[in-house]
Amino acid sequence: MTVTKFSKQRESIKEYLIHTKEHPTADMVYLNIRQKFPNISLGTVYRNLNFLEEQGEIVRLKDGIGSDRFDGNLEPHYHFVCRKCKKFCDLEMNSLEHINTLAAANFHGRIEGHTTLFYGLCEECFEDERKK
Amino acid sequence: MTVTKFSKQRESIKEYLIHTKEHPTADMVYLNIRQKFPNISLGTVYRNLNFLEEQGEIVRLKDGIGSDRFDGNLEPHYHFVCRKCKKFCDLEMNSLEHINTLAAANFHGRIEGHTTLFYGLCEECFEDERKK
DNA sequence: CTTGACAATAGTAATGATTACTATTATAAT
DNA sequence: ATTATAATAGTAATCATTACTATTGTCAAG
Repeated sequence: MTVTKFSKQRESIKEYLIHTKEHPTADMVYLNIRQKFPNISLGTVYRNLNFLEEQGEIVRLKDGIGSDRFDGNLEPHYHFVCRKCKKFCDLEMNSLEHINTLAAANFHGRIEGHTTLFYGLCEECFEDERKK
Repeated sequence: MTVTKFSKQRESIKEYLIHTKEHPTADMVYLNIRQKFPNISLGTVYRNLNFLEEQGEIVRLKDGIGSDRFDGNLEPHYHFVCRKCKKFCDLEMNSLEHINTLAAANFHGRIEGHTTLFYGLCEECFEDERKK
């Protein structure tokens, strides 16, 4: 069993993810942390994002388009991506735990969870659409 | 408006996707079609998969791990991926249309749909787990 | 049945996201 | 202070996918 040693880069990444609400990609994390650690390597960012995810300290999200996104908010919640401007944001809604039961009904293994991403038009793009 | 011309490569890809149940990746499609067209290019496979998806003749699926997968089954249905052996398969369950309404409740844009992927242990991996 | 326009292809180069590698630096226990 | 080794910076490599280009295939018109 290997010991985890402290690193200020990792602390900084964790800190950033806990406070931001922008669901950054690895590259966005890199650009942000570079303000404080101009020499940080993109590899270091990726390694730490993977590490923190394994430790359950952050969550990895898929936006279904490009890069993975990361979230320091561990409260289970759902996300939305705009099909037009690609904006990615939280949704205020209750848990959908019950759909696991629906999925398990005719399934012979074990359903442990699900990932769901909602899509459509964000408020701004929806307005733009109406104006036309 | 450009005219779509017939191509036997494209017909073969469509044919394959309609009949298989293995939710193949682009590379799996490539390997399969090569049996019939040994000179087909991987670029041709990708171009046609994108084209057929645009035409709504096939569906693109994300398994959340590696490559995209493709399905010739246009009936809306849900999928499952095993976290251990990575097997990807269909689930027999009803539509979850109602969760769009739940998501839209406190949202100010327009929810048009959702993508959901269930995960857990497939039948085989679940059995293996119990034996230990 | 030719011919000609141009869609589609094969083959290869390029891109973007991510991971792997390696020599150096930082951490923390003794 | 010394030392073992985890973590880093910087760079190379990988993987999935897209872009590019010269050649071939399709098909409508003469």
